[in-house]
Amino acid sequence: MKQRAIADEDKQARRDSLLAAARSLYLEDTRQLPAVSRIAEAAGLAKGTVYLYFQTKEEIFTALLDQEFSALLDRLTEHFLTASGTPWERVNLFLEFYAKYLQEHPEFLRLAAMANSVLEQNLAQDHVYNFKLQLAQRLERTGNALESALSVLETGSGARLMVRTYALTLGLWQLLDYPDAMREVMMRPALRLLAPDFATELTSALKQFWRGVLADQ
Amino acid sequence: MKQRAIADEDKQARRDSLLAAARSLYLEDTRQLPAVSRIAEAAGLAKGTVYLYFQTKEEIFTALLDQEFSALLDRLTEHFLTASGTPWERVNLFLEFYAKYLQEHPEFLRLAAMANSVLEQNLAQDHVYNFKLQLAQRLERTGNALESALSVLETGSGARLMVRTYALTLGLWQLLDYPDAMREVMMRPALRLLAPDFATELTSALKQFWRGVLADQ
Amino acid sequence: MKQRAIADEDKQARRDSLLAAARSLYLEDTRQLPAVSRIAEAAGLAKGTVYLYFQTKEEIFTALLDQEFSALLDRLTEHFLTASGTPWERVNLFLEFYAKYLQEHPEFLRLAAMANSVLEQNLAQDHVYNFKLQLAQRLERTGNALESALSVLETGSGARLMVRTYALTLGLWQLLDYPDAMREVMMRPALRLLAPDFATELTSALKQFWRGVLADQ
Amino acid sequence: MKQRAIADEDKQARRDSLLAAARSLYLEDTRQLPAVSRIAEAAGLAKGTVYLYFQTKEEIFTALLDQEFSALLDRLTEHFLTASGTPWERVNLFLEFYAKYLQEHPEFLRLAAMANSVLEQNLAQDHVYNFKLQLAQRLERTGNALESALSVLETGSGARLMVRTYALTLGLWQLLDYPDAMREVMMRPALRLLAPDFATELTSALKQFWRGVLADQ
DNA sequence: AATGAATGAGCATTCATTCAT
DNA sequence: CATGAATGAATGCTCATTCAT
Repeated sequence: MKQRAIADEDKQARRDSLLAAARSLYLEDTRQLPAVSRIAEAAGLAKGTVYLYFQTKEEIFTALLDQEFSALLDRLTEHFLTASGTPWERVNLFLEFYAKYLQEHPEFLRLAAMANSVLEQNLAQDHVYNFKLQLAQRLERTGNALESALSVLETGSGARLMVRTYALTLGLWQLLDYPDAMREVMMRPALRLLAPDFATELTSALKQFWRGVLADQ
Repeated sequence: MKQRAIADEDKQARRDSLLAAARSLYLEDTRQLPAVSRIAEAAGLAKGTVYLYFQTKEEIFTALLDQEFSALLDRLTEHFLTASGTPWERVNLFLEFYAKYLQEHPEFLRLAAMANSVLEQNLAQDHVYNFKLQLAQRLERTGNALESALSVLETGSGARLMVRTYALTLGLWQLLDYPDAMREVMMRPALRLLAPDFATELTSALKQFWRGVLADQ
Repeated sequence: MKQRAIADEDKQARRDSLLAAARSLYLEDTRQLPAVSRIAEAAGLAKGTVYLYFQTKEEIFTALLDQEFSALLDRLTEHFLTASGTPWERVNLFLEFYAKYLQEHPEFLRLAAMANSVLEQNLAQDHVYNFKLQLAQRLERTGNALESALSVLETGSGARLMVRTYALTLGLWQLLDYPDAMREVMMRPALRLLAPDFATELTSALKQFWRGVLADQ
Repeated sequence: MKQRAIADEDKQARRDSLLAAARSLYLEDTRQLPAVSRIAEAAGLAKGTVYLYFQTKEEIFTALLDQEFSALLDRLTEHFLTASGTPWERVNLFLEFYAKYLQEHPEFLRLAAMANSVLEQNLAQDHVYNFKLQLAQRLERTGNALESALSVLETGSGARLMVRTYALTLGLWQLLDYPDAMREVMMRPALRLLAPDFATELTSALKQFWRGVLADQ
């Protein structure tokens, strides 16, 4: 890396390396946001430098969330553009694609699960607004693609279905996830209900939901 | 209140007054758990006394969550015992009852939403196990009642449906809830997708889900 | 010292030892207030303990100033009670006593000189009010004693004369004082005007002022 | 302003614009020196550029003080050159002129009051020496003019009288000044002693002092 | 049982100054 | 000359928990 990031692309690279460091440290221990000093250190920069790229520590993590949501929703939008078959077949393809994405990006939900706590903390209203605006716009776009893909949905309902699909995903994750250190305890038979295989459970739940959605139309 | 709680019932009263204080303070500002000193003060006790009744601050809040889940699930179980009509009618009655409960207990979801952050923090494995065990058992019980009530469900699937129903509820809440201070910002049309009326949205989503569930059988 | 200060007198002792530590560290280097951690350490206490006795760091130093002003003004009040001779003789005795006090308490002005910067910083209005109220009341008391001692002053003018006397003292100190490290530089003849012997200069200036005061009556 | 200040006069212009920015920002809030970045920004320059014109931040403010003292003392010197009447009449004219100057330049004392804290901080000995030297020389010059004007003063006592006059002024200012936010509190009757009208109090005090001075001769 | 005094780890943020460009 | 990216020292305060009384 250059000593000083002067060109815009170099600045973006610096910013990205901070985000990468933050992500990696957070995933090491999701119980709390890593200290800014550790993020800086991991990125090979000084603590003060972090504040040249982000206003507050929390902004780092909303930027991270933004990346995550963007990546997922863009992929889903692309996916919808190439869908074919009967509506139910297309839904199945979508859910498979979605589940596969989550499986291949196991960090997605671990990061997404922090959204609520972060968004309530130390962030200017405007910043939260912008974050939510981005998310809403991406959901609308993906929702539109979904409507086109399925053709049987009411106009305007696509985005709402995306919200509900994601809500079910997030809720299940929060209920079923547990720290690594609890693995042994969670294996006890009495907790079977709260520790099934997440991917299986998610797919099954989403299929039920979407069956209901299609039945609705 | 007595000076010293010697009898078991006096102890329980002390414990309850601490829980009530903690609940009330937390609901004043859900951005973070209130300080132990404030809880003690609100309960009219000394700081050290709190630790005679709870091992850590987090235990206070898991106890609170326990109360909440217990109250909700017991009510649902009761409800199922008196259900009648076709399965779909019974589901509708259940969802109405459920939505009404949440509306009449607006603190439920605000408290429930902290479960994840609290359960990951500063609690002995055993304690978490016991908390989850309680929850699982209550869900099983309610799930069984649900199975009886609907009669069309596969044996053993009731509890899982309760989990999914609650997951969808929790996920929607997390996505759609926002601090009071953000109210104005959330009203802007561009955020309409992320700020619908929660009760309406929840009911609609759950109906879709349950339509799918019944179609599955 | 006891391990825990439970009795009021033990608490007062703790408080005093913190004040003593703060005073001593400040006098070591008057360029800035010492860090709270250093004060605690010097007093043999933990950092957090400081905050059991003072709300903010600045409060420590207003308490110190309070002690200083109290000591000086009480001594002056006492002094006035025993004055005798013609008014001008009594003024001379007073000024000698005052100058001697300042000479014997070389830390007084070094501490007093920080008043302004401290009072503007991080203190609740109420706290500043109370500090100023104390000071005003002590000045009134001393002013009254002064009026009695001189007998030629207009009623009510004593306190104002104390204020002006102290103002001249403080102003001279600020103009003429310099850090130890500057001693050599300050000896250069070109700076003679700004580096006379402080006590001599002060006495001379105050005599002029008081000659004018008596001439006024 | 030119892009680059190459000619000396352009450099001086840059320097002056920095001083103007610093003055204006400091007067906005006298509780602390403004940040260098803000000064640079207000002057329309980059942060680093500041350090081409001043070695340290404190130098900016000593330069400002230099300007202030220079302006005041030059005006006083001029004034003395045109004095007429009896000595006491001339003193009265001088004090009126002085008080009027301070009233018309309300920023003077707010700036002057920072001298002590700034001069103790982060400045090379040489720099402090030069600053004090300037001040001493100006005081001597003004003192000489004063001696000529009054004709009854001992040779060499003029500058000392200027020092004492300024000391009384500064001391009173420090005792009686308070931040705007304290205005309401300072109006309470119990603080009347510490919050009289400054100009009135100053004039009265200086008249007493100068009456003593003339009586001395 | 109850108290509350004592502890001390933990951390975001600011900002004067430097120096590569 | 001018810029502005990078640095990193410096610190007040909170608060869960302990334990002497």
